[in-house]
Amino acid sequence: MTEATHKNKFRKIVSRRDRPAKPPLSREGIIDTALNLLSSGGLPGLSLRKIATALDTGPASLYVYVANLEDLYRLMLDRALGEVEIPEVGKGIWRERLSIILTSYIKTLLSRPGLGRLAITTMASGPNAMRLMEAILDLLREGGIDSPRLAMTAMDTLLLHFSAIAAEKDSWRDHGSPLGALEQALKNLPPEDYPNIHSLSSELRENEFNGELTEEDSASRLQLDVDIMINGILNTLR
Amino acid sequence: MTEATHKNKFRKIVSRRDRPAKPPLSREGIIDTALNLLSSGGLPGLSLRKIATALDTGPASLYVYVANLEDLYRLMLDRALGEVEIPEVGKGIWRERLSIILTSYIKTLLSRPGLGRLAITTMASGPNAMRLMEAILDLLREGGIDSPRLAMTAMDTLLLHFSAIAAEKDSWRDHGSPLGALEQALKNLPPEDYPNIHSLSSELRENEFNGELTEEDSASRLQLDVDIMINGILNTLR
DNA sequence: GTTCCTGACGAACATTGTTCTTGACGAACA
DNA sequence: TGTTCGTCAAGAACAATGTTCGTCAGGAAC
Repeated sequence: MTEATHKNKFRKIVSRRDRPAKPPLSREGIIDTALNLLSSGGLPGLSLRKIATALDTGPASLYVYVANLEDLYRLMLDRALGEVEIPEVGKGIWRERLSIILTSYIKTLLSRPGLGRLAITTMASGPNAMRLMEAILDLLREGGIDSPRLAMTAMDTLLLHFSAIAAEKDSWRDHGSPLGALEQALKNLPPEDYPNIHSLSSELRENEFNGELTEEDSASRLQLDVDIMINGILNTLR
Repeated sequence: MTEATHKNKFRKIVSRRDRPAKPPLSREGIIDTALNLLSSGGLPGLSLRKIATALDTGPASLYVYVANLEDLYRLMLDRALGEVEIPEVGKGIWRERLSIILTSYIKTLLSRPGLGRLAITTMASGPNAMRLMEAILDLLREGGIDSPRLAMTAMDTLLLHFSAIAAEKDSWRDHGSPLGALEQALKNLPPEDYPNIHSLSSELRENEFNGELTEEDSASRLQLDVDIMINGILNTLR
């Protein structure tokens, strides 16, 4: 028995004693711990090696269950999309049902840092993403968008837009609020060449806008975005 | 004179003979070559070290003019935004002017691969970005969005949305068309659980949709997106 | 009881961004 | 003219990344 063998057996026993609940390895387990790491550290805190370390193994072991880092991204996103609330068909007004889906969609993307950026860069093609698309297409048809081609356009626009909002807020989490950078930029620039931005900036400073937005502000802004998109689609495509 | 000194002098002379037109080093030059690399290789083909190699120097030398890779990203984005066409004030209908700006904005982002993703992840705060925001705010005010707060919301929504479209097309450039992945996903999934997607997919296959979109298809789709957004904003915020 | 295949993993490789330190060159000054 | 000094270029190094290769144990199948 070589020394390496000995070391290996010893390691295995120790690790299993440390974490007896952990399954040896599985695709689901990898996705789970990856999402956990995403919750705690965001997208910059996520890497194949950290996932492997959290699973008490090496990076190469993951490639049995996952083709790629991007493949893993897709799986993570689709897994997360399973949390999106989809009202049952025919219950209530179609527009409110669509609003519920979209609100739940963006809230899901915002539930973990980095998910928004994931939704923008990788496109989900798993079963949960399909169910989401299917539901939206159905509601749009019910809302009067008869042409399937236009319905697809509308659905694409909707999902893209709210993914983008989530991705933008993700950026804010990493690089700080945009207002701060905007103020900074305004200070270093000729102030009177940009009257609209300037007045807007000072008007924002006069109000209670010192720093963060309140919860209800954020909610009403979200509802505003939902209304903008649905109204735009209805008034243009129908 | 040591050998190292000799080697250095020799190297410098050779490099200057090879590329006599290149300035020694400058922030503008760095941005230029970075944008050139972006044009040829996209965002994955861009790295500090490749930029340095293209400038015939080492990676450390760039840090004199650029604080960060992200700083460089911001500079690149703002430089690119200088190409956005902004019609002069008071000329023609405001809505058409806004449409021109938005169309030019997305065309600029699409002119080089990777710019779309840049526009989503980093927020531009340079002079060109400010000029763009200023123009949009002005047009929205002219269009009847009186409250500066709502105007900011609308501007943010507009820029975000078209950045997202560009970012999505960037993704397509890297990972192939979305329809292909969608077809693939449909094949591996229960076909009758998703009637809308299925009928849409087959309807798309029946038409001339075998692969790429034509130029005019893409243009009309873009115009559709512009109309959706402006209509949505007008019908919701005004 | 032997064979073979799958899954785990150590090691290594090619890149990446960033920092440290040294060194040269030119301007300013004595 | 000779010295000093500050700025910029650049080599080397570091930590961390994704991915691949070869090996090897362990169990299933014959």
